[in-house]
Amino acid sequence: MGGLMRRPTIMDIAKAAGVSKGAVSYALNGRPGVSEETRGRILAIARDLGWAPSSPARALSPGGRVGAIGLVVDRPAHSLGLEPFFMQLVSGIETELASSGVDLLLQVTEDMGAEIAAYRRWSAERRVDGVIMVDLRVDDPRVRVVEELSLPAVLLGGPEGTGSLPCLYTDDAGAMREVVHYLAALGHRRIVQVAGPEEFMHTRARVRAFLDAAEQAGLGEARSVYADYTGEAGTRTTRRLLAATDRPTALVYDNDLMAVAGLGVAHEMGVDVPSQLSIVAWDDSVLCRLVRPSLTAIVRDVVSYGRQAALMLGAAIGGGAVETREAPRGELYPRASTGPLGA
Amino acid sequence: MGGLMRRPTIMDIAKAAGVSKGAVSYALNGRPGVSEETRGRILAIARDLGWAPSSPARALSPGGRVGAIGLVVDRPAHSLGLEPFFMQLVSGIETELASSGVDLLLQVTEDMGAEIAAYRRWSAERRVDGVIMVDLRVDDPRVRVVEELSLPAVLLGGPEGTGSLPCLYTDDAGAMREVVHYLAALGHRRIVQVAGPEEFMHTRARVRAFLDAAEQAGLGEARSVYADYTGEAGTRTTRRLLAATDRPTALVYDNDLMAVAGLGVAHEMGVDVPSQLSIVAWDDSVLCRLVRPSLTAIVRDVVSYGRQAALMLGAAIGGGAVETREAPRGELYPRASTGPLGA
DNA sequence: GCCGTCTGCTTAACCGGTTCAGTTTTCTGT
DNA sequence: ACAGAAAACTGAACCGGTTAAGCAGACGGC
Repeated sequence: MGGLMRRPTIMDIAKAAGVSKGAVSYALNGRPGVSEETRGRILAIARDLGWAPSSPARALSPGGRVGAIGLVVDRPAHSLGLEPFFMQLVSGIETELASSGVDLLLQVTEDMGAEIAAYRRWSAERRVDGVIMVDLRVDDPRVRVVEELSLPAVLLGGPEGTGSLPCLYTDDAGAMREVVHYLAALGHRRIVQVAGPEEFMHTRARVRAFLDAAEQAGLGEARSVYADYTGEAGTRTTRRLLAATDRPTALVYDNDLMAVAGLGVAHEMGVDVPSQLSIVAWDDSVLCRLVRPSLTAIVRDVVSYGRQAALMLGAAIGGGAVETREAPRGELYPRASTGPLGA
Repeated sequence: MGGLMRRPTIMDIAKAAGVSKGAVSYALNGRPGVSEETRGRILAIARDLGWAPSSPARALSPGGRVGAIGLVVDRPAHSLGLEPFFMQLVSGIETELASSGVDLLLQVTEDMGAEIAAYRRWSAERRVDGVIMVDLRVDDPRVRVVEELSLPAVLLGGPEGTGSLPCLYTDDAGAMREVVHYLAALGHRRIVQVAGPEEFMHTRARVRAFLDAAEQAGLGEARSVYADYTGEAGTRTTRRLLAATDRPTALVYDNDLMAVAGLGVAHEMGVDVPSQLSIVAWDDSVLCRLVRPSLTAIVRDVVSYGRQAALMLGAAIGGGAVETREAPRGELYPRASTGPLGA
């Protein structure tokens, strides 16, 4: 119990076992070059001493990994807390990382310049082995940057505009078609999508699918308006839409936060949900289940999505060629916020 | 342009400048030992080469820092997304870290055993220089562990039961008294607190303050019931409370998530808010502002709270003696969910 | 003219691992 | 019993920084 223990090194193990540093290294890494008997002895000593490899030392060796990956979330801090998507994603990423002892570096930035600076710094300072990037944009400059840095990366989004990077994408168009058909079947004719920021690829995909599906269903007046995912934008946009003379009878929101805000506005303006207005939220969350009426939503398994992404990034870091994959698309979960008009 | 560049090292700079490694190190770290002229030349070369210090190499040096701190969030993944508190905290921590180039490692765990294992691993593998711990518990085993590991740490909570660790705390009792007086002044006599998990220190403090303040205000029937911060618990508890013959006329929830769930239940049971029931949420969030009626809440500047914690941890890592500090307490923001009975 | 000090730099050790090139030991075959 | 190969292990270099110790030359004092 005497004094504060220096953390044990392989040299301590080597001395205790009466062998050289090299032998200990071979033993601990399960590599040939040491007899099974010696290996057993070394492992036992390492366990007794409570040894764990020093991550910096490992990383320093030629070809060494730092054992960490990075995730930058580029959203205004105040709107962030509300998006369960990210925390679930993080949680999914970590369940995958846990088995391999890899850590996650999280950074929250206010703009894409800062996000790119983070990648540059992480790469230059050798702080991560790779990164997961979300919210793929049109002509996304981040793609160029990580390619130039030759920083292993996996993109969430696509599958277009991803350069040489592997990506994990979902069929947002398919899910959106399901939503539109569902609303058309309920008898809605004037439907509007409150979309995310126009520069996001997934916004584009959803908008295109929304308008196409609406046209095919004969819903001539369908249109999309862009917003920025914040509650304020949801409030403002909804107020404007509902104040129009020919107000829509159904609204499809690109995130849960705006949908909840929209529900609040409808309530405030005396528009009953769902008898006078149907509401659909894109990503589901506890939030959608908690508010009254509960919100019909597109449900995705975000946790597996994150896990899958981490798995792909691990492969990319390992040096393998990783191919783009499609994750299961979201499905529509009808709840209390949608229904036929006047019901 | 030719081929992929190896990342530059101080050796490359030394060669280009015609000096030794050591001189370069002195120059780059602003230490004496080189002439101002040489220093300038070395800095210029470093800039041209796009040099950045290798974090693992730095950490390996005797007395070297790894330049990262850790935060473990120990909450079930599905309930997590909804608590803006954590993302705001992270955001605050990072604004402070950004200036010193320190990174944040985030881990989400499902139980405290895993949380403790994370601290042990981080310390053993030298992955962090220190940690910030949240949700201080009664007889918190984590305190012992980080003390034993001599891992620099800052606690959010307390100020009791923190052992030798510095902590950053808020006067929850004061804020709670404000809530009770406010409700009493509105004429409420039967009030109930839907508290967080009993094992949390801040739950204890709030419950004690709630009951004491209620008694002083002559609200004999006040009581607290424990819940676990999830929406489900909020729903279940509220349903039970409102079904009683002498149902409470005001409810104080320990987080925003349960408060929103409670609001939904009231709506469902035909209990009007605020004319028949007043609702107060502890931590404010976009959520409280979005739902209808908007929720009266205790507002704290969580971002500064995180920044302050990061600052203290930086000092602790630097070796200084850091003393426990009090952060500004939360304040009551009345909104639409509270009012006099029958109004 | 000589000693001492200060400046500006170099040399080399060190941090804790990995790995390659040898060297010694053990095993195998005939 | 002995050569040759394979297995077990050692020693040293290396990764990219930091830092203590050493050393050459300039400068000042007396």
